[in-house]
Amino acid sequence: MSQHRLSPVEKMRRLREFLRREQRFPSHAELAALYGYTSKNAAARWLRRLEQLGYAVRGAGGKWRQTSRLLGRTRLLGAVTAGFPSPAEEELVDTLSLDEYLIERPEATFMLTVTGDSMRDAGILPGDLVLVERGAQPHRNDVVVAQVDREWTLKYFGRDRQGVYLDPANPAYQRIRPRESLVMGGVVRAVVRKYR
Amino acid sequence: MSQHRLSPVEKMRRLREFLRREQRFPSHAELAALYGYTSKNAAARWLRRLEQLGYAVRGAGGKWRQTSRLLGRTRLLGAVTAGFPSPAEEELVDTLSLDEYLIERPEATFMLTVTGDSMRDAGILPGDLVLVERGAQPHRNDVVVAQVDREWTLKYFGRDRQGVYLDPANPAYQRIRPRESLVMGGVVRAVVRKYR
DNA sequence: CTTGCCGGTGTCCGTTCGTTCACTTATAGG
DNA sequence: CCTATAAGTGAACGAACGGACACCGGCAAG
Repeated sequence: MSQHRLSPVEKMRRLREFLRREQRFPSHAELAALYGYTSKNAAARWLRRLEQLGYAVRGAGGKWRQTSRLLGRTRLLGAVTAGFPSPAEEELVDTLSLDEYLIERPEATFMLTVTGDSMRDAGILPGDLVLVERGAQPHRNDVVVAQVDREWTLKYFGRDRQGVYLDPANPAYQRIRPRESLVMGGVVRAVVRKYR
Repeated sequence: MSQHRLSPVEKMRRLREFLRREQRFPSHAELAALYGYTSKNAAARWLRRLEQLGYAVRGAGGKWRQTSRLLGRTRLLGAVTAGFPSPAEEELVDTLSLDEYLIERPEATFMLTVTGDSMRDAGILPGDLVLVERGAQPHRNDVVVAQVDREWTLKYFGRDRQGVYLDPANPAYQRIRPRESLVMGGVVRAVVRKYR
């Protein structure tokens, strides 16, 4: 029987395509079909290679699972000044999942839509989304979501001898020193803005 | 035999936990174990319910796949002013995958790190990440990545009788009118900033 | 009280799964 | 050219899988 060889790059491309389409790992048989193999064994060997290379791991029950290097939706590049990669390079670049990158504690993280421009100079504009982690201890200059006088706002967090204060990032607003108790909603871990 | 009932909320919680941990859909047997059932059939019935409710769909080969309502890593909330939900509400709120939300064409999307402050007033700061879609047609006031005089920059895109121009979002910089050809890297679809 | 339905149990069956083994073919190095 | 190694073939195996079936308990409506 004649054999069939695919370049590693092409194999990765087809696997990524499958993962994006089906959002699950292919079975041995499916992977074989994907690569044009007639034997499941060849697919199984390729999986073991992927494991060695850190592109796949085994979860509970010994089932395969992709790593974010493989599944991530975007290719990670350097600075703008570096320019763009050639098509040949592209396939080899690692990918990244924004979810995994931005969210460390999914069970405690919420998304809020920003209203108001009090954090304008910090690059947080009305309509932006902020990822807020609840229950985290805020540090100086963290952006926090806090309730002051029954209203929720975004501010820089600070603390000095007189106690806690909240700073806006916009000269049109002033520092706030909460008189009574300060209700802390959480710490802003990331800002996301989508155009269009 | 005594029967076993779990609230729908608890079922969803356990399923989400499994998905986060294993990044795949449980088999009927695994789902039964997760819910304390002794029969696979009860699990299969629950899956059909999930399908009706739009939390799961079937992919190629009839295999189950989660929707982003189920898998997404963050809970989606309203404006900051709306406050925070009570723990009871939280379990019922839809979740969102940032990857799916931000990236429409994964195969054409790249991530770049921003250097320079020429887009400061647009809330794009040094160190931010921008998601760039290659090959898209830019419209007026889109933020684009372009090569001017051998250097890559982020600018607002514009066009008038004299041709194409690029505007910064910072009074310290000036409008650029490319003399020769303009190399367009892509259109910025989203901005992401991670703290810490 | 009776009836119907929903949601669980228990069992079964044909298919697919992952894994292993012996064998064969392609490729690169000496 | 010969040889070692990597990679694909083909067949076999038990285990797990999805799906189907009959059955039954709890509960609410009539």
